[in-house]
Amino acid sequence: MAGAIARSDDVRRQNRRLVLTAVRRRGALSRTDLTGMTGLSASTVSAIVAALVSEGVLLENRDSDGSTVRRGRPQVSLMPNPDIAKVGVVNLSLNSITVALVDYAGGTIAEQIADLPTWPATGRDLLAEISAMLRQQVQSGAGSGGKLMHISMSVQGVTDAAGEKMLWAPIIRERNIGFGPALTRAFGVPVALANDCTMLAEALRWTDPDHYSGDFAAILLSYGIGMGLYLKGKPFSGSHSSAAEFGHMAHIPYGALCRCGRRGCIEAYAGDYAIWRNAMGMPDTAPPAFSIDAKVFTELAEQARETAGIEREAFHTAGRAIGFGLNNLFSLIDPVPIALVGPGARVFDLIEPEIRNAISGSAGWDGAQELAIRCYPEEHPLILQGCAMTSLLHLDADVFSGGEARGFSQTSAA
Amino acid sequence: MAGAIARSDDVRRQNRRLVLTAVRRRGALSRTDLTGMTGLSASTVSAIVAALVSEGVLLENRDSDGSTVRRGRPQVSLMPNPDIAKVGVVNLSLNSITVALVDYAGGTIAEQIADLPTWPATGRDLLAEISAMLRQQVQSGAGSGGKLMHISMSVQGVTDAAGEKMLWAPIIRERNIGFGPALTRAFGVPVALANDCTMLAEALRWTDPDHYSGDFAAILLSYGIGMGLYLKGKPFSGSHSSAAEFGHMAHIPYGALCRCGRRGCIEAYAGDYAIWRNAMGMPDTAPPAFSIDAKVFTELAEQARETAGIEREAFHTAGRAIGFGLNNLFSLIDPVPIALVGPGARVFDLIEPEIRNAISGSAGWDGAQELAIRCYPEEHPLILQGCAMTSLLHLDADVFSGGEARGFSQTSAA
DNA sequence: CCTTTTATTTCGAGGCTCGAAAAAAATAGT
DNA sequence: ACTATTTTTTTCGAGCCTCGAAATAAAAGG
Repeated sequence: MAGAIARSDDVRRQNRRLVLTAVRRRGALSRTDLTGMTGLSASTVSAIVAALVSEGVLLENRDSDGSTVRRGRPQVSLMPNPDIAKVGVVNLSLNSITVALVDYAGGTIAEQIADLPTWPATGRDLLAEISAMLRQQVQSGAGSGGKLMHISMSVQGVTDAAGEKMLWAPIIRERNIGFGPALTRAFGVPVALANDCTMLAEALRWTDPDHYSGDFAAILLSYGIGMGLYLKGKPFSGSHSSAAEFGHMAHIPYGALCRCGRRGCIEAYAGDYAIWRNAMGMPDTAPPAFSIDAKVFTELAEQARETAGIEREAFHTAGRAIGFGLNNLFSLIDPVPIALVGPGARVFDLIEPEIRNAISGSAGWDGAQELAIRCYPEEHPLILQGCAMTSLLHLDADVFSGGEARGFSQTSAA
Repeated sequence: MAGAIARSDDVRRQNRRLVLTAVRRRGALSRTDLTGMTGLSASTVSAIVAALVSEGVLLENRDSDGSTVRRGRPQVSLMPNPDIAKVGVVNLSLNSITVALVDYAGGTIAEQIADLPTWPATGRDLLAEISAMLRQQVQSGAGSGGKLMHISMSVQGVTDAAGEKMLWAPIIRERNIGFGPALTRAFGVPVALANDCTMLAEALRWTDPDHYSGDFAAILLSYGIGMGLYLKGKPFSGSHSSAAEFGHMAHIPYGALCRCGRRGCIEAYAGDYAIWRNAMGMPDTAPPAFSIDAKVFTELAEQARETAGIEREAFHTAGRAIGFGLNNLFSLIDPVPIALVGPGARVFDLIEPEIRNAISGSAGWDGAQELAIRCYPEEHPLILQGCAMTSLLHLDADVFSGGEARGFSQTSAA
């Protein structure tokens, strides 16, 4: 409740942030564009841009493309200086580590994937691998200039609210792995650790801000079932863990056995292993298979599309579980745009009817609200993009806006 | 994404807000106290307080109580000036309207309850009654000085996100009643309409900020089952409706008949009518009774406490439904402090075991987190207090802090 | 080469916070 | 009674920041 006091330089910080955000979003902008876009006066924009350019954060592009055959003094377009900083991007998913290096302008300098079995690995193993990959990319010197200033890492698992530790993940035996502090020690830069679905949401908001703004959810239907939630334009996380464990809401009390050990979770009906288990006619208390081959899954879907049968029924069961989950979600938030991402999005035709069926009648109290569901089959590029944007926006908002992020908004609570 | 630009006077606004909030929370404070409490410099506090006093928002109390037998210039204590403004408080629940008038210092000037059957009433009827009551209180002239400047109204029903309309309520047949705009027209002041559970949460946060800060939920177990949710220190509402319809999450797919017309809702197992229905041995598809007499409910509870039997079982069923609902809530947010309010809190002993049983094992991923549940049998005073605080804090933060609330925090989204 | 047009910078004016110094208002001591 | 001491509050100048108006810069048109 103490709240943050405001000082003169907070004003400057906020307005610098505005300018930086605008330039990142819309690319080449002149000072005049910025004046109109931010609402700041021309003199203020001039002062702020002058500072940013002299600090090397923004770059002036004097000889703009000839398209401007207008009278008068030509505009000087501004853009983020790619060489002022670099950010590291790390994604950890089932049996796969991806590491990339991105410059301040958003360009990918290097990207590398390593396959290794995650389940038997220790946190130390993974950290060694990640550090080696990233260090090599940093030292290769490509995209020279610009120190590494931030790392965003996403994991297929539950992280703590502080963005430091991975509390639990279905892909590895070890728990409570402190990726954040370890990478900070290794590279001497701040690290943001988050659930991969949060990064999905971040990427969607970046690529389609018209559709995904304010409140929306990205649901990853893949090895597990996760959700990234944006509320009031901000990524949502619980008070202790990254939470938003959509896949582990209770669908059927004391129902099917889930990989998490509990019973009746949505994932125990809609996860790939659950669909496979049902399609094979196994009892839903059969221990979950560790991993379902992509080809097997695709064949299952084709079978389900061709003939009515146990396979099709398995997909319907999955759809129903997801639908009821959305129903519960909407009981708390409201219908919001939903993005389905990953392999599950490729079988949307098989699950959509039951999803809509389960939702019908629950869509809020003010009547007709059509539920917007969009599908994105490829989760990987989105996750990486989300990580990159997380880091870059952090640099924009909390570093290059000036000093430590004292933030303009009131602190939430004591 | 446009974001709000910051100007010099935003700094002033924010710091005035800080001062006002501190004085409201801690009562008699001197300028020196404020200096320490807000972190502002003595000179700034002096300037801000001088302005607030000259505007009549704060009152100086020169002759403080003799307890201060200290050396040096005595402190002058400051407090909200009760006569600078008044706020109206309205609560609409089943067959009952409460209207109160509160001064700027938080003192109740008048309070009145009207009993009338709400189900057959129209929105127009209710508005007429409310307006008459409030108008009479305003005109009675008690607590003279200070115009009516804001009205907070809470309803036992679903409201829209804008705080204007009541979309649906179990207590009245009519839908989409625009209480907000109607009262604004009648009294010429802004009106905030909200779900009563949100007001519960607001009141709890006010009375026990140490326990209820950041994230927490207040669940009203009464005629229906509602929830008021605070996330990151701010009241949460959906994007369209007030949402947080805890009672209408799906507990058992296609299960018991709920008053809302759907099936399997938590309320259909844990609402008073549901408990009664189960205790009577009626099928759970029997149409919900409109209203359960408080005495009947109490006797049911006593019976359940005395002997094992169908009554006790009914309460256990209710506990299980609530537990699973909390479970789902925690899947999304995390375990947070929970307040149980209303008649249901009086039978907490009967439902607690099943609640805890349903929750066990779901409490997050980082192990032992004891779930804090506190009970508050009386919902009514809390609701009214929540309304009053909502209005008063609005005046503090958005009116007396200076000009229109341009707000310091970044706007959330486009 | 001068005029028009458009973009950017420069230059007070006015707000705000802050630290230091001054003023105010009480008690303690002689 | 009068001065010294202590604590609170106000006053004042310095240093930021934004803004509007005027000045300057840099192009195309005639």
